[in-house]
Amino acid sequence: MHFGYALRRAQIAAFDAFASATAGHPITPPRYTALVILEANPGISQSALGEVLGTARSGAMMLTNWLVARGLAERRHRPEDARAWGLYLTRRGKTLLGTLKRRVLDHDQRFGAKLTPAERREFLRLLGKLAP
Amino acid sequence: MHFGYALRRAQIAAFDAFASATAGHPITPPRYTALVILEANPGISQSALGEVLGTARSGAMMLTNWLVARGLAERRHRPEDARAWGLYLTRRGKTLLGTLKRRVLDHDQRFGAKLTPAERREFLRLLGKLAP
DNA sequence: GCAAATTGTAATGCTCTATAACAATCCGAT
DNA sequence: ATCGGATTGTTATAGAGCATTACAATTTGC
Repeated sequence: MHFGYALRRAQIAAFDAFASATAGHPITPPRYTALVILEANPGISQSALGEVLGTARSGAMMLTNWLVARGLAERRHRPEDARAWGLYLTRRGKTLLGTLKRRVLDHDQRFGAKLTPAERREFLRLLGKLAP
Repeated sequence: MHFGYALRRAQIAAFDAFASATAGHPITPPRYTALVILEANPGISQSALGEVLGTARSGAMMLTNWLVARGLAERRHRPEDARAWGLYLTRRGKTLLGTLKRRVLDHDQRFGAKLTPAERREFLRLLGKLAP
């Protein structure tokens, strides 16, 4: 049995859990991750966001456009650097993220409930060794 | 820590191993999987191939077109059903798959070498519980 | 003060995939 | 035996996602 294959199967199952958690909202994993990053790093620039997400600047811009168009995030001028925007979650974005986080965490725990608590700890430890 | 997140990170690392193994060949995971399926199921139809791959019929056809254009697979008429083709690996396809399987398996084992043999067994067992 | 680097933006193209429509063929109920 | 429905392959089309490139505005370093 290949690790790559087994991992892919497990990730597909985990993605299904994510899709169930975000049903009704057009939220994809990158968009969800962007919301989490904006919450944890208020005022982050688009370039920095793209770097964290592992995508190009243009991709970060399209992602930001999407969030801004739906009123989930906003761009604010930064006094110390007129080139870069500072990105912030709006109240609506914070509210949506709060809801989604609860639902995603809930589905994630349900997904992990196929393992015993000891197995969960061990599994996460082994994942940490594989992808440091 | 979310399972989905940790799994995604590990799968990215495993994908890197796959990319190293197939460097120099324009082989993607779906194409590799298609070759494996064709080897194990000679004469399979395009629809069945698409179903196993979890993609639509049109996707299976473009995938098959790609394999046929490179001489890795061929379509043969089936006497019992004039609608469907039977798909087969060519000699060249079998040779390439043999080479790739060795290299992919080698890189997969190197990827798994970050764990001890006991950890490997345990990890695959837990993956099996998560994605039955 | 000026060259180089950084940031955001826009335009373009590529890849992958899904969807819908169509013809040919097979299947099953009558 | 026949006719309606299902299946298969095919084509065309569209859309999402992403990278690449080029450009203007701005900052930074020498």
